Amino acid sequence: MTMDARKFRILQAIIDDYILTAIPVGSRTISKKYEMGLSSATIRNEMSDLEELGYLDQPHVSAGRIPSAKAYRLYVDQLLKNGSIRTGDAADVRAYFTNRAQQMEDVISRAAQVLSGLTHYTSLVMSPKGAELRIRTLQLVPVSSQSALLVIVTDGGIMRDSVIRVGSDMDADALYAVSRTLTERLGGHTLSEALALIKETERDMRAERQVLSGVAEFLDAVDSEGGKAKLTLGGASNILNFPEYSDVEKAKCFLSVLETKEKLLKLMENHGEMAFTVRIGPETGIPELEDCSLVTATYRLSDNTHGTIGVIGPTRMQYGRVLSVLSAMGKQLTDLLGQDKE
Amino acid sequence: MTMDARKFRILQAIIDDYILTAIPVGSRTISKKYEMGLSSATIRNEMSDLEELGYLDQPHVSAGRIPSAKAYRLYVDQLLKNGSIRTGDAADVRAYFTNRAQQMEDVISRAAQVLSGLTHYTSLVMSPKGAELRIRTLQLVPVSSQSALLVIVTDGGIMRDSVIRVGSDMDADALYAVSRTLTERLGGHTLSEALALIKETERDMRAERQVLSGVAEFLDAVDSEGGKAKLTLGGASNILNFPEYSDVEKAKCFLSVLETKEKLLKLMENHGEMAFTVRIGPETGIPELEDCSLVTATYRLSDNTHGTIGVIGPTRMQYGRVLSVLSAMGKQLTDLLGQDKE
DNA sequence: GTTAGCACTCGACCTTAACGAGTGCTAACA
DNA sequence: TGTTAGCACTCGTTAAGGTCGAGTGCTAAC
Repeated sequence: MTMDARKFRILQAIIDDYILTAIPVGSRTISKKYEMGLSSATIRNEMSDLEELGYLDQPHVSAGRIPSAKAYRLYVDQLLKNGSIRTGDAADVRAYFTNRAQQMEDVISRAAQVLSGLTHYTSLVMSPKGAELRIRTLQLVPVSSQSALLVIVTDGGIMRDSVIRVGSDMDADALYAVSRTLTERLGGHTLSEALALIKETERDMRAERQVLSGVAEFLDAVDSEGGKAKLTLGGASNILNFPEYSDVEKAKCFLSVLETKEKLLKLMENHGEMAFTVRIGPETGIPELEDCSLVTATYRLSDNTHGTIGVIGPTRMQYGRVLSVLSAMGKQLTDLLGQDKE
Repeated sequence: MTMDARKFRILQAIIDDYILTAIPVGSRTISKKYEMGLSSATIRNEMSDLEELGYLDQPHVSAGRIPSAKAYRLYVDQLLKNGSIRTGDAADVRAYFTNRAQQMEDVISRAAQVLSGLTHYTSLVMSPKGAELRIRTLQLVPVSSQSALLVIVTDGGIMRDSVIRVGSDMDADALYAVSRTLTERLGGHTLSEALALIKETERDMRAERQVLSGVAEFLDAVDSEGGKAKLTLGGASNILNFPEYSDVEKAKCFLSVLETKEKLLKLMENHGEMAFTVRIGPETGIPELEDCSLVTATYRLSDNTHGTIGVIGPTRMQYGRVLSVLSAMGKQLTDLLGQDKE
């Protein structure tokens, strides 16, 4: 037995219906609602075949069928292959960004809001990995006699900052001089590269040793943290709108995964070369999310700097719509934050 | 009929028990568990009186009593009057801050985590109101030929930043010169005051008009936003651990109030002159939170700059513990972020 | 003023029964 | 050979009835 065109059409109808209603789909529903020109008995036979092929599950014998992860996979692959991603959401997305925020952080949190608002799922927006960012300017701003604020401007205007200790004999002018030198030497390099460069620089500038080691310490911290890509969530409580999470225990489980962001970060960092990555149920690799799907896309700051955006919700997800919104949002963020935004 | 010492003792026992168990408290429970030396019948009579006085509610006739908002109010007032706030939590709080983060933002999000972790409720940490912060240093960092990053270091190391447009003829040195002048003129003033001062400055420095108006624009934005005190949440999903929120609808309601932070911000800004503010049920003024209590405390950056921390949970809250943890956390934050931290 | 006793209330929980959506199978049909 | 009508069967859902027990209010005795 093999998957033919009719089986696929029926499977698609079942998935569409289940995504819409969250109710196991029976043969009669398909026969009547989706005008197949086939009786429920025929559908029943096909459904039985589809179950044997692993595309459908049956919660219990007297209920309809629900799509398996394998079915969603097929469905999504089809969606991606056809390139049938609508573009109508682009306008919606743009509309929400009217009052153009200027700070990276604002743009990111706004993006998370818009994503969750448009999709009704939980959204995830990840800033680019710190270690990959290229330094544009580096400046030390005096804070007190003993300390200075290290400001690093990078691609896309993202800013990393930290208070570091400086020798007490550094006034504003001295700090500025160091800043100029450092910008000259480190500009254009990634934070990781800068860490290596600064060691060399340390030899030339004995007087400013303490400052340099402060900067080095910070770069090291950023580097070892794997870049501390920051993850912003939106609409976490949206999950409660779905009947599959009317059980409080399940909801709690989902939300606690969101709160410890590490696992999610790892998942999102593994975004492949594709425009989209769709992880369905067990494909997430996180047991607590085996009934969830995660769809991610990227936005670009420069050639080799990118961030990731995503949407997480039940496997029964409106993949088409989500892909379309993510696509629009990715473009929008690239526009707003990308290198040539001037 | 009036409230006497014995009634109060019984009421206290009822509240303690209900806070612990969330189960309506019966007369027998009090008589046996709390060694009053009184029979259940006597307790029953007293409880009937307490109900008439408005301190107790009865979900239905054959259930025990639960404390009313009025009862919690009495209970909390007693707690505050006695000054019986334990200090044992100070050590716990400090322990969680071992790896001292240096950025304000990190400290704040860590504080939210610690608060929700120690109390098992949802925590709120509000940064100080922007408009009240005093400028320490102000510096422009070049970002591109057309724009610069405005960095403002304020009390407690908080930093406000924004990208502003500058004339194309400003190189790094020119920006630095402007920065020095601005720091000289605006340093020590609040952001609100600075807005007025910069208008005057604008006359003296015609050449740098564009930069100044950029700075002014930013200050204006901060000012008109009411300072955009930022609210950080911790442990939002903790609420699902409480039986009163095992109903998903209620939980959804609670979480959506948290997500639109405005109402909460307003509430937290209204923190009075007291060390603590406790708002019980309807006292919050937010209908969705009529079964919740909000306890807030402050921390200080300088004499007239403070932020607010708080905990929100069911009215059936462990007020004693929460007050103690908040007290410890307030001190800790004042230590970490306060003016004289060097 | 306190307490034992008792009738009463009412939600929680269990059992049972009816219902119906949906299935698998068989036999008839084109 | 594929399709379909028919039918017995399954099993979760819902409603109804019944028991249980925690808790109350009241009364009368101490």
